[in-house]
Amino acid sequence: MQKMRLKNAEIEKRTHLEFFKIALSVDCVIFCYDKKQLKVLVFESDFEEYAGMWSLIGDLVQPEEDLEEAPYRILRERAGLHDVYMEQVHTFGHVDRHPSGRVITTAYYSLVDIKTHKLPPSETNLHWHDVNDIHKMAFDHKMILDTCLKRLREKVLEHPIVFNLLPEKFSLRELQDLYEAILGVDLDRRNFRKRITLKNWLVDLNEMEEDVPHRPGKLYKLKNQLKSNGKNLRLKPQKLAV
Amino acid sequence: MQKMRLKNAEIEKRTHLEFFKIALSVDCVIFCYDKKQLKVLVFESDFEEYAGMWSLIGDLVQPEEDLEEAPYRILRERAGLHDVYMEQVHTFGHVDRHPSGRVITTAYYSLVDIKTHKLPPSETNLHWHDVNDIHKMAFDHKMILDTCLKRLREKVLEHPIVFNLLPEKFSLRELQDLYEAILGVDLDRRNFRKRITLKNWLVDLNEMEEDVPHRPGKLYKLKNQLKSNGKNLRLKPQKLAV
DNA sequence: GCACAATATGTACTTTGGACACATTAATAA
DNA sequence: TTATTAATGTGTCCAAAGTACATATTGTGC
Repeated sequence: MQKMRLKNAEIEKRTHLEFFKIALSVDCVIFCYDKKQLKVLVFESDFEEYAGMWSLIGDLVQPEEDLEEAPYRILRERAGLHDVYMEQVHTFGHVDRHPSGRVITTAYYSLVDIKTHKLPPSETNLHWHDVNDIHKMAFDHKMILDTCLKRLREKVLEHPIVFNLLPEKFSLRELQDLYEAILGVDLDRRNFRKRITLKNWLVDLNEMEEDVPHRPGKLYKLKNQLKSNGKNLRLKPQKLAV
Repeated sequence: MQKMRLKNAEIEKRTHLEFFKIALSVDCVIFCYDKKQLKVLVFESDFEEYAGMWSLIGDLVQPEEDLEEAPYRILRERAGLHDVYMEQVHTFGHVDRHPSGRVITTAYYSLVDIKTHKLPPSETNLHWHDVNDIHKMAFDHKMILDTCLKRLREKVLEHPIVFNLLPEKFSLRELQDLYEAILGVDLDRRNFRKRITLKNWLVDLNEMEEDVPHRPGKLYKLKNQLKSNGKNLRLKPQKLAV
């Protein structure tokens, strides 16, 4: 037992022998909200074993690149996305998860507004896909997607992050539709409005919706001090549940 | 932009060139509860740059070892710990976080009962240290500890995991002391008992404390079906907070 | 047996969440 | 112009959970 243990001091001696042989990648679960559906950005894998299957966007972490920088670079390079909400979720490291060798991957999810963050026209293979209608994926990407979706559902209950999926101005109806799409449940309109009011997240813009085929609703925006980009924002001292 | 991107299909060609040069380690934040303090298992680093500073227990992930297996192996080998609660928290990957090269690390925390999980006498350099009295640590281990502690504090509010830090049988007073130690707050005894009763986590053993220098309290244990070892256990359909 | 210290329990108030009904507004069609 | 329609906007009642707070009880130890 003792001989198996690698002391820190021994790492240098064994550099580039058995241990420095792992590749680290980042996979990005990029959510958007469109047509009352929560969608995720995927493309058809060009990897031999998984040709034609949906794949998340990812890349290897560069040798001189901080881990947490990589997902931002990938979003820039692959999807032309800047200034997005981003959160690390989990690292997946089964020995055989990648056919090419030992590639472990750290999963991040991000939230983008499809209206202000248009995909570059050159990237024609990118595709927004309904999260409820995606079953088989390349590699272990389905598990990665499910893990990120689960984390997202937990997070939106207590933190004002869904606004990253909406335009600056939105109606309460749009906000409720979004919550329903993320959580996969129907919410009572009156209670939803009461709770949102109680959370004190929104500013009434005193403007109305336009070009809607029904009575226009009032427009709101997120309070400025609640705007976040992935840093954990604590709204109020957390209740003691125990 | 396009030329910088590494397609999945290209990974093989570049194997062992620029990318498969990273080492992956696991660092374990092992919590226990003793003398009304939340403690973490550390040892004095034998690493040159950090000699004498407190270090978390960790090791490199073996070439043929699943990532999630590594923390269990490390607990077995380094601390003689078996069957412990374990949860992955975060992966730290700053380029210069390790002096020996590109070593990224995935942090796990675990919860052990110090009474049933005794440290092996051979490991004399291991040390249980009060989490509130540990400031400088080797590498980025202080940040890792803080991140795990934050996660623990969030988790115990909704999930019955603190029982992994207690013996099989415990009094409500011990349980409250434990919550106070983890959360760093004082709790009202009457309200605490009410909420714990409401959660319906406990079984009244109809036994009393013994050998206490005051009136003995009743003993309880966790309901069998709530015993967990790191798998996420959902107690009931989560309330919709929005 | 008496003081002490910790256990055990209950009540009133407040806050939050959930079920539910009705009036109002603007677009649209008759 | 008017009636219809479909969505917005608001309020009430009740249940559940959280918080503040007081008193009786039991065993220890002097």
